[in-house]
Formats: sequence, C-alpha cells, structure tokens
Amino acid sequence: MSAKTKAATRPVARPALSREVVADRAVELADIEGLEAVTVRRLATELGVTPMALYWHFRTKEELLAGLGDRVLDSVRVPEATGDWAADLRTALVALIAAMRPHPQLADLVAERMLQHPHGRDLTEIALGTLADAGFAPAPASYLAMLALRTAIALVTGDQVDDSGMTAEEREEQQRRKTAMIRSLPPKQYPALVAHADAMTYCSDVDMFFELGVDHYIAGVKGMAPLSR
Amino acid sequence: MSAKTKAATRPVARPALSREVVADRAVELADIEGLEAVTVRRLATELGVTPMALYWHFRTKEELLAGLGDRVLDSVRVPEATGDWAADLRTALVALIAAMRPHPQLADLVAERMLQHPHGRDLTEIALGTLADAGFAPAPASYLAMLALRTAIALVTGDQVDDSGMTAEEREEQQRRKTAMIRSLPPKQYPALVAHADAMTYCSDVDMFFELGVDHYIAGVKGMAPLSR
DNA sequence: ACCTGAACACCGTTCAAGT
DNA sequence: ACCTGAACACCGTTCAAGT
Repeated sequence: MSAKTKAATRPVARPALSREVVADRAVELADIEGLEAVTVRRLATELGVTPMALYWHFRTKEELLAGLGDRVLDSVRVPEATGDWAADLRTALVALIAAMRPHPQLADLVAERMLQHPHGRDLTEIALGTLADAGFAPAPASYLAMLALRTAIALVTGDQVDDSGMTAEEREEQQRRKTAMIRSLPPKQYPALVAHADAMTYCSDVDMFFELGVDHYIAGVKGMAPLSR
Repeated sequence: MSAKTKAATRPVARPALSREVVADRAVELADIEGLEAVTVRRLATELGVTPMALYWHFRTKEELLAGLGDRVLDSVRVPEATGDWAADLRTALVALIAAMRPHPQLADLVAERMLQHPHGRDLTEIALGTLADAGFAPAPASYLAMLALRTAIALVTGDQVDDSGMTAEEREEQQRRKTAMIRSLPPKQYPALVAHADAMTYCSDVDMFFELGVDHYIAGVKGMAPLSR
C-alpha cells in the first residue's frame, strides 16, 4: 500500500530463514494440522521458499524432526532439587509433561532427543539420581527413568489418538460414535466396558487425568523402592 | 520344470490374495524392515501383484494398517478370571505384552484397534472390571486402563527407538556410541547419568525389564486403590 | 469377483547452477 | 553463504478397463 517498495532489508513477508525459524514454523504446523502435515515441500511453501532452501539449514528431514523435539525441550523449566527424592522425581516428571503438553504431536520426537538436549539430560540426571537415592540399582533405575518418559508421552498423547486437523464438531461426532459403539455391545459379555462407556470416551477433567498419571507413576516407584521403609 | 503348465488352480508362486494373506505379509515386512517399509507398492511387488490389487481387499492404506493391529490382537490369549483383582489385572497386562512383544513395530497400531477387536475388548473388560473391584470410580478406572495399554506399548517398544532393518553390528556400533557419548559428559554436572551409562544403553535382562514394568504398574494401582486398606 | 494399466498429485533428495 | 531449477525415484489413490 505505502510507497516503500525497497523498505528494510526484509519486509514482513519473509523473515530470513534459519534453523529456529524453520523449526518454529514446523512446530506450529504440527500443532495445527498434525505431524503428517509437516513435509519439506509444504513447509517450504509455508515459508515462501523453495523446498531445497530448507536443505541448507537441515541436512535431512530426520534432522529437521530432531529439531522439533529440541524445540520442545528448549521450553522445559528444569526444577531445583529439594533433597526429598520422591518429591524431586515428581516435579521432574511434571516439568517434562508441562513442556510436552502443548505439543502432543511431538511427544515421540522429544523422547529421541532426551539425551542430546541439555534440558533432557538435566531431567534424566534428576530421575536417575532420585531413583538411586531411593535405593534402586542401576538397571532398574534406568528402566524406571525410561518408564517415566513413556508415562509423560502416554499422558500428553492421551486417548485422543489423532484429533489433529479436526474441527470441534468432527471430534464430537467421533466421540458420539465411540460411546454408541461401546454401548451397543452385549452387556452380559462386557458389563464393565458398557458401564464405562462415557468415562472411556469423554475426559471430564484433563488436569485430574495428568495428576492421576503422575500419582500412579510415583506410587509405583514408592511401592517398589528398596528403601521405602 | 514338469510338463504341468496348467496344474492346480494356483501354483506355489502366488498363494491367492486375501485380507489375511496381505496382512500377514505386511506384518512380516514390518517385523524385518520396519513399519516404514510397509508401503502399498512394496507390499504389492512382494506379493507378485499390481499395487492396485491390494485395493480390492483394503479400501485405503489406513484400513490395511488397522488390519495389522488386528492381526496382533488375534494372537492374544485372553486369560481366565480368578477373582483376585490384582492378579487378574496383571495377567491381562501380561497377555497383551506377550502378544505385542514379537511385533514392537506394530504397538501403536494395536492401541487404535483395542476396542474394535474382540480380544482387545476382552482385555479392556478385564482391566475395567478389576479396577472397579479395586474401588476405582469410572473416570480413574478408565484412565488407569488406558495407562496399562500405554505401559505395554512402552515396554515392547523399549529403548531400541528403531533398530528395525539394522544388523547386529550396526546396533552394537550404535550402542557403543551411546555409552561413549554419555561417558563423555561432565561428571560434576551429570554424576548419576555418567554412572548409569551402561545401564541406560544395554538391557542386560529383557525379561526382567518386562517384569519390572508390570510390577511397577500393579504397584502403582495398588498404591492408589481406594479399597487397598 | 478380482486384477491390470495409465494417470495424478504428492513425497524426500541429488546435483548443478545462480547471486 | 544462501537459495533456485530441473530432475529422479519414490509415495497413495482414482478411474476405466480387462477377464
């Protein structure tokens, strides 16, 4: 509209490509339309650039996806230690979940970057340290640390298997079909399932769901801890 | 070789396509080369047939993948109930893990077919029933049942993020690099992590790993159960 | 009923070339 | 240093046609 055709180096249209700019746009795309929408070509047009331009900043698509996982880990706020192993283990798990929660589509990518990223290493250090404090030997401690990671993924992934790129009506419609399907089962054969038709479909309180997941994890660790008494 | 050019309806070469034959070949392919090797075109050549031939038996690739999940659930041996809720919950989880274990690549597909498949419904019924017996309200019972499913996935998936289509040497090489990377971290900053370098990389006893996962899940449920005293 | 053939709109990626 | 253009070998899928 204005007369400035040769304004500042970069107008608003294209904000100078970089690893971060590309990764952020990809995260946005994944959040809105799902991870399968994140293709090299789609991302390029989204950024107003040729597909090959992205290959200057990332060697392969795999490296790009790793960048998405890193972007989530960047947002982790690593908690301070208090000395109470159970409490510290819990807050570490909560911190991971908090970071992953806005980006459920990227959960699996985060898992793969855990030991490559400073924040991921910090959380792992806390997990292994607290588990060692609880009396676990190296092998079970490692297993339980990995299980914490998978628990976080399970929780943020939720049961909404893939509601990405789905309107509110479509999701409702899908939920209605699910309850209807469960309710139509023979009650003699599936009494509990039929009775839980609503609970299995609608997550009434998401925060409670997350808390329950964390509680369960910690309770399980406490129940197995050699030094829990 | 023999003179029979018009022998039986189908020689050995092509064993008459069907949903099951296609699905089984796809499962085989996924086990050996990974799920990403399962493409319509690759599967078709594998079966000595045109890509479009598969579309007679499956409407879309999505339906084909669902078929793979079903194939795994077919192999589930649904356990009998004993009346002891904790024991029954455990054997149900163990049964699911046993079926998924030979096909780690298909774990996520199994999750999506859980309520569509008779065996999946049976296991879910057991989980919800035992959790209700333990005193859990519908919402937490549903959450914990879902968590059991995700626990099974976490365990069979393991830490071998993707060792599909990988020779033994390649895997060893990768593991060596992983321990080396962890050990090269500053021990002041990551004492526990460095100390667990081996345990985090090599899974010395896979069975113990699975047992620990199941133990943890059950311990967590017991720790939270309203009726557990 | 079951499968083929040609075509379409997509992928990730290489390689040589532009500025 | 950063990006374009053309090309290659792959995808899933539609649609009309063969037997």
